[in-house]
Amino acid sequence: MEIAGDDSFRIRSYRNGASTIEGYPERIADILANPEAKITDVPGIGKGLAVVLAEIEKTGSCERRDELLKKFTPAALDFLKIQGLGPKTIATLIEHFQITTIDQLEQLCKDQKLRELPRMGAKLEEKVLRGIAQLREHSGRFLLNFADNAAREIMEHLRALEGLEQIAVAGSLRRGKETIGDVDLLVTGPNAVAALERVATYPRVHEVLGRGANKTSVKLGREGLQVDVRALEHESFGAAMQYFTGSKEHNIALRQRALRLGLTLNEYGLFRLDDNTRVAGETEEGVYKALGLDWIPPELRENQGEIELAEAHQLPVLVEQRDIRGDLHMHTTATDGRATLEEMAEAARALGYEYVAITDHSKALSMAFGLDEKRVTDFAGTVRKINERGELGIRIFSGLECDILKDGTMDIEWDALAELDLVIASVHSHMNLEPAAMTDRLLRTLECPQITALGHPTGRLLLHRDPFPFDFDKVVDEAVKRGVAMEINGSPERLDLSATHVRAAKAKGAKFIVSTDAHHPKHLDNMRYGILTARRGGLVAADILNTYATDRFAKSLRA
DNA sequence: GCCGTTTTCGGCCCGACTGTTTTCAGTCG
Repeated sequence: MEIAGDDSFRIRSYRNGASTIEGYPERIADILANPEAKITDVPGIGKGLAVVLAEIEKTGSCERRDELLKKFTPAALDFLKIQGLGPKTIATLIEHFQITTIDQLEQLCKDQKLRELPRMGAKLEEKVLRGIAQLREHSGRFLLNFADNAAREIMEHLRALEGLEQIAVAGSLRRGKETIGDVDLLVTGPNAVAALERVATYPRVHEVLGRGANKTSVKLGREGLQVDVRALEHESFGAAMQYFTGSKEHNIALRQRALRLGLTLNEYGLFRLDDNTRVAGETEEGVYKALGLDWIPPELRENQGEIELAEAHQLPVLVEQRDIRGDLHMHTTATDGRATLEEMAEAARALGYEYVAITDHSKALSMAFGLDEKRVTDFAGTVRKINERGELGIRIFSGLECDILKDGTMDIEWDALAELDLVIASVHSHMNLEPAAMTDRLLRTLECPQITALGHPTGRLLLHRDPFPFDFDKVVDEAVKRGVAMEINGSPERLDLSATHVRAAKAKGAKFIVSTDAHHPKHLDNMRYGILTARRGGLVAADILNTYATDRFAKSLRA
């Protein structure tokens, strides 16, 4: 609709509606099917979208969408993913050159044809070429939560089958990697082979790539995420879990170790080289134990020193989700969140948290109606009253996600920040500074004594935008010196810091917060991805401020 | 296309940057 030049307010209505539905607790199909319920009672859904929703429910698409895809080629949606290329330019390009693929667009840029059109020039051609390269580099991979949800969906489908003992996730999804290429599921039990049949019948399977005696491969949904399901003997389950969880580097190191011990390791078990007798394989623990190792958490299996630690019985006791006592980064309807402070607090309480910090945006994010000094001060006062009355059943910390301006100064005066319990400082603009300038900017930010943590410190958006470059070591050193924590932002689009950065920062003595950046109560569940990232980075509970009990945490803020 | 005690029309979020121009359209967040 943007490419077609539709009314921008109508487009916004569609966006709002989509976003509402995405976070809506009930299934839209159920509401439509229920004669007692009215779909237009869902906020943001009026007469027009009600019709569209009914159409989608019935046919899987709607007329307007089909028309647009016909007129502008389905590839137009891919063009929109190219950074720096927006709907207007795309419309012009399609109109003038009748392009229908990214390859054709690339050729146009290489042939310097874009500059023939008004307001387009060499810079744009270069930008588009860069954007295409980046898109290609990331294509074929999926966000962790997307793969996670797909795996849950398929496992649910398989659970209906009788005679299955285990249905388990292996592969990079089990290791909690930030992006996933394909999903590996392992199935055991007397009826395991039937699971290979059943997965191919799942409605959202678009294509069956292969179906053999041990394995079925399918492509799931329009996005084409590949899911491999393997049927295994009970006695091989542990070995298969080990083998298919990887990483490749970890497995190579393990197999080398096995050989040194006169053993051979494969996906069926651990066997003695001389007489082929089975030493282990039913459980993963058994495999590791027979290799003289403690069981290694999947998140650490990258051959980055974890095998040596396991041998010396010195593996860290990695942080677990139940160690987390509160979520420290979330937004409400005061800015761009979808729920009120009370709703977010209640959702956090329901998760068993002891405390929660509300951190709306600051005024530089005007599109989000960010808070100015007055609203910050008022908010801090409101939270003090809420806590005095204790009515929400959970301790609220007043916070702010304060924008870091281009020169590194804070978007909000220090006096106002001092009214708050905690401040997360984040970069949301000017991400293309030279590395030295970005480093100076962040160092200047750290001079502000009110800052609790640096929010999503590298600014990356997975599959979409690379981290902005700066001297990470220098900034972490300064943060450690000033007692500023680094955020592990658990939003699956970010996972920022990355596990690698976490590891590096921990080595420098950094403290962390793990938070969700939730804009909706259900986003609080993304803590799980933040924790996976923390674990991949080797963190223990003591490294993370929001594992502290309320009083200790509150004290750490004043220190 | 949605919404509403300012209610059935008229408003709906906006500043900054880039690259192209010579005053501004397009993109981003």
